[in-house]
Amino acid sequence: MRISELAKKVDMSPDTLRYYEQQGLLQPPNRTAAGYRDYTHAHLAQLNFIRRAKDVGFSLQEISELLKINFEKQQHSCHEVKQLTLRKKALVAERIAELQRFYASLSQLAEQCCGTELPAEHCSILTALEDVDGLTN
Amino acid sequence: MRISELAKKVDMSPDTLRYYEQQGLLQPPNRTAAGYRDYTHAHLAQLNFIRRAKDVGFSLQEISELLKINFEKQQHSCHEVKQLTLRKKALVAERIAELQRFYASLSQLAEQCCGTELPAEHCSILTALEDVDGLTN
DNA sequence: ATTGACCTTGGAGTTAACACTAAGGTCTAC
DNA sequence: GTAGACCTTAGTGTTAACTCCAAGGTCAAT
Repeated sequence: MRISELAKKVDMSPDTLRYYEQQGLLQPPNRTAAGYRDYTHAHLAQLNFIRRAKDVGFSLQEISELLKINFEKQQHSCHEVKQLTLRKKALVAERIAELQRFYASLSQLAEQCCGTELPAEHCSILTALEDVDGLTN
Repeated sequence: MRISELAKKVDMSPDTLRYYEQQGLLQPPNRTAAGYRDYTHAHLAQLNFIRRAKDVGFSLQEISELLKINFEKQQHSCHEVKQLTLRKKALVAERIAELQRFYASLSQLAEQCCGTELPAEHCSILTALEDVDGLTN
């Protein structure tokens, strides 16, 4: 299978596949006589693994670890995999909490603002950002 | 006020202040005879504005727009400021939703995994990432 | 034999928000 | 007058995950 064929199957660009290979996420395929990459079904499976892991929120770094574990399953434990997943979950939770604080502050700002076409001279949003006590934390 | 003094007051690094100036977020201050930046109280106020806007989740880009509006308040309307805020709020909401999808998937994966020290040969997380029907979407 | 679609590599560019470095000038205190 | 803490600029490095480009080789069809 040539690179663009595989790329189409997984809805990625050929550039991305070469990038993954360079990053050690995708096994280097055999080459044809002309030097073209020749992919197999195993590469398709690996890319699907990567795509699903991405869909779940793992970074390429983390996916790399998962792939390594998956490659040598007997050397690693379920515990290890679960820990990786739980750590990621905790990170995601933190980020969500931070964004929710942003969201609450933005809501508060927007609510207080009249939003009319009047000049922004006394706009409550701007004064909130200017004043020391403008925002409730 | 010298740069490190101001930096300390707003808990940023001198590098950051120079960066903000270069990015047009901070008014270039007067210079002393020796070429040192000489900040005023107005700069302190501006940096506090920036810091509060950051705390609310605005990017430097967005803060730059807010500062411009704030600088020429009569040329802009409350509506404009509120729209900026609402657009940001919508972006934050989108990102939160995405992360919540990640969170749900990760929770599901972690729950299904035994997490023991047994070899990961049949780890439910790995199989979920491998198999087509491993994840509930 | 030539067109056009593919493939190769290496390297640069993108975005955000700084951090760090080098090489040098200045200021203050002892 | 000198040590040490400060300041200056310009430029490079960082992280993530690609994306784009140039210059060239290959392949199938006409």
